[in-house]
Amino acid sequence: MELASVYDPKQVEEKWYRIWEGSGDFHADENDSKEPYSIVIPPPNVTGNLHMGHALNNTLQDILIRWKRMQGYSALWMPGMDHAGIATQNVVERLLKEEGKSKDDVGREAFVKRVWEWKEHSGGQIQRQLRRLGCSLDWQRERFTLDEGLSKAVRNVFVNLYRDGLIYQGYRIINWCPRCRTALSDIETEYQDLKGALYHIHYPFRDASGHITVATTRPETMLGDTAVAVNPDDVRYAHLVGKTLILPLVNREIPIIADSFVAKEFGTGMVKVTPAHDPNDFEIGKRHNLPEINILDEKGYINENGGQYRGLDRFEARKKVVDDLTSQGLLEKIEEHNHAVGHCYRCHTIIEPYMSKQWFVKIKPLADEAIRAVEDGRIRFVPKNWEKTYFEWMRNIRDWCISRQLWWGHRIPAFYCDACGHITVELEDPVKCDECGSENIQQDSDVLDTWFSSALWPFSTMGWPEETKTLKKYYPTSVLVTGFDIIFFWVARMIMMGLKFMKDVPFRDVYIHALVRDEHGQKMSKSRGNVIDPLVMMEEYGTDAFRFTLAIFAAQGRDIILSEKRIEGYRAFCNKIWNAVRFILMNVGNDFSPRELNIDELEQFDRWILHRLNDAITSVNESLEEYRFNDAAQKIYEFWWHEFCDWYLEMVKNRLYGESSSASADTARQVLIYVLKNAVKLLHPFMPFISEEIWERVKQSGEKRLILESWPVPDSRFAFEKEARATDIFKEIVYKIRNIRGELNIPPAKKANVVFCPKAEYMLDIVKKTDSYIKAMAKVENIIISNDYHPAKTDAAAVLSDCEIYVPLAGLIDVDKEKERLEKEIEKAKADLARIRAKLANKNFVDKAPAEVVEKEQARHGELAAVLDTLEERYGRLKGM
RNA sequence: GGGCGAUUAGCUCAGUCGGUUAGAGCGCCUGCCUCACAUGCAGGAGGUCGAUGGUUCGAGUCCAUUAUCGCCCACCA
Repeated sequence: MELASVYDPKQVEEKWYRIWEGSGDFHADENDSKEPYSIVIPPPNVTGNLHMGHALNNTLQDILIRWKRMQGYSALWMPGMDHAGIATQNVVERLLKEEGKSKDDVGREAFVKRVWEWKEHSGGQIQRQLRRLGCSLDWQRERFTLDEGLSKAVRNVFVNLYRDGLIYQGYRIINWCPRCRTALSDIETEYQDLKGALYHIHYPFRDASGHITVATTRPETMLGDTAVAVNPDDVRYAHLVGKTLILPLVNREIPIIADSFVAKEFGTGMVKVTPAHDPNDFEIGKRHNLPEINILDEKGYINENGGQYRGLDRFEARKKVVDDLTSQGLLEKIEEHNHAVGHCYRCHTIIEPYMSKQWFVKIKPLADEAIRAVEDGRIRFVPKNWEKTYFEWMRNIRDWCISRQLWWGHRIPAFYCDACGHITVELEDPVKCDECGSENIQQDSDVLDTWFSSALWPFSTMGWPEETKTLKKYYPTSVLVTGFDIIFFWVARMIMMGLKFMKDVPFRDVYIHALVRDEHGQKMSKSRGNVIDPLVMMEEYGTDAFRFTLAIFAAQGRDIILSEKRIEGYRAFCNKIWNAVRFILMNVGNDFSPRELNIDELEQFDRWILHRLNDAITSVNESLEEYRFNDAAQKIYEFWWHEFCDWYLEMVKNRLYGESSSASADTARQVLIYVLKNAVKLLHPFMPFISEEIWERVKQSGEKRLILESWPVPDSRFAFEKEARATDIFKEIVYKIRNIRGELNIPPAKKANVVFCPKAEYMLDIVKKTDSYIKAMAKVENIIISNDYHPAKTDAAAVLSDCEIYVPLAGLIDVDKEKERLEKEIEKAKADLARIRAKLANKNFVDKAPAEVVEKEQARHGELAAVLDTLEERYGRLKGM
């Protein structure tokens, strides 16, 4: 039973996690009869390391799961990882590079094998880190987006969408990363404002009658120009439409056309049109039947269509084009120009709009249903304002480019026939063409966007397309907990896919929490020097303190700047709890046996703390129901420290240190243990380790591990309003006396005498009943209760409604200090009184405010006036001294 | 160009349905190693809630305007 006086997390955390996991405490059983509660983890990348964002995200989920598990739900938290196509491929490519090889050197098959090897050995560190964080994930069910079952789900979804005409192949402009050499979807392109230039270039007329001027930010693309466009309403240029220009450097004849896309105000009002390298120009080209000339290869070098520039990198080409134009006198000017430039979200290379054949999901029909699901409340966003963001995107959504020119991922299950060109898409790999029967068929070499498989996560992890018991019991999941940064990438797509394939939403609630920017975070952390590594924090302060800090921070807006000081503060909280337990165990003794509490045996302070415990339970439940993690954590902190420790443990010392075999002491021990056990339960979802360790020491035989124990329920027998109010007055009395002691610098060793002049029966009652506690807690020697007392000038005084308190301090009192103290109190009382008077003098207030509010103010006025009178009387006596 | 958010104590942040005296942690000041805890105890200082106007008996809270900062989205070359 001996406990160290300082709590050491290292000794308990690893131990308990091992026990929980080893005992199957995290496992949810689809065969049980309990109500389901389920969450799927946002699968971290297999390349990932636990950063602050993960820590927050998973702490919150663990709090919910542990809470619901204790409430008796069949609580499933599904673990797993994402294969993270581009990110992972990049990691292994980098490794190869260190060996002086490229992926093309080793070939596709060997490369993919290599990635799997990497995954087995170096990947998935985050699983260990999630264990370190205490996450009660059902590891037996762990999934990986590329494992067999999930691949089957992906195949099934692809085939069905294809058959429904919702997946198609198209030749169009997409976002191309020349470094990753793959297409990206629109949302995988991150725009950054860059300082660029607007180049004004002369394009001469064929008939040598002069030139026009176009403005462009990417001069090298002129190699692919096939027209120049003006706005049809632009009177300046109307007469030029239809004329022919000679494209400089290339000497191609191109027409001047009119298209309403062109903005008259911008640049010169004339736009060079490059259909193969700009999405807008592509559209213009379609409208005017312009040729599409692709001038780049997949690495971003100029191709054979670029004539003399062939083989140059796109940026070298830009330089050379500009130089050549300059030397030919065709460059009018270069203006500074800031514009948003797309970058690859994985390698941050500048994206090139690029023509290519890709696979797309026709998204509108899926999006419409997904919009409805949120509109009609089948899915609820918390906080609600995120719904607006969701709608905004969904209503303007464009088809989703799902093919990637990568090797790591789900291979697209489309087979091309060499003979007839037909595409065969089947659930199983076909051996011959559907159309002509030819056996010369080749599978598409591309893989699917990583987010395609994560879109299926809520049901693919549960065994879909099989009709499993797991699906039946746990789908739809109860809540999705995530950051707002992946609402488009992931949340929206899960909703669409869930509705399409499960005919039901994937989750009821979407809780969007604050965002902690990660290691790349130039945006926030690094530049401000605020990078905090969660693993270092757990090592330094313990996981429980760290988790508690995250929970209490969870209310704030978008960015979290975690202060280490704060974590340190909650480590102190752990220690406080630990020592409270030490105190209780020391005093309860080894032969203690708990029993039912009997209402009649409960004394005032017992009733008070039990009443407060009821409040705490109710409040924590209400807060968690609404995902107000910070309020719940705050309440727990308050209750433990400022109610249980600060007051109840102190109150109870009189009884424990007195006649230890008395009935009163026995009751105190029973209440201590009762409250402790419930308070530890409340703590568990937030601080799983220390709470389990404490529980181990207070639980009875027959009681389970805390993680599996029952969640506290408020006990209606403990609704002790009257005792709670009386205790508040008691606390105020103690506080007033301590205030006198503190302000007048009366040393703790110096015990004082106190005289009470209670002006009402209830007050007399309280003072009488609690006098021994007042003595102990305010360090008072003797208490005199008398209404005939005539205070001496050298008495310090405190006044509360219906009671005056005097502390005779002959010889000790510092008159100036006491005057100062009284002045302060008088000033405050006066200010309050003035405010209330003004209110009550306002006829409108008295007439219109609810009677209840008015009465309150009137009562308060009466009390304050009496208090002020007494204070001023005291002050007047002192004045002469 | 649209949309969203923030602005409250020295610092980092809470503040629900508008209702007595606006809270916490850290930091600061004073006094305490009191037999659970100095990672502690007791007491204290510190805020005209970004600005202006409005609604209301009453505004940190609701509305409008505005300033500063931040984020997301967007095809003006």
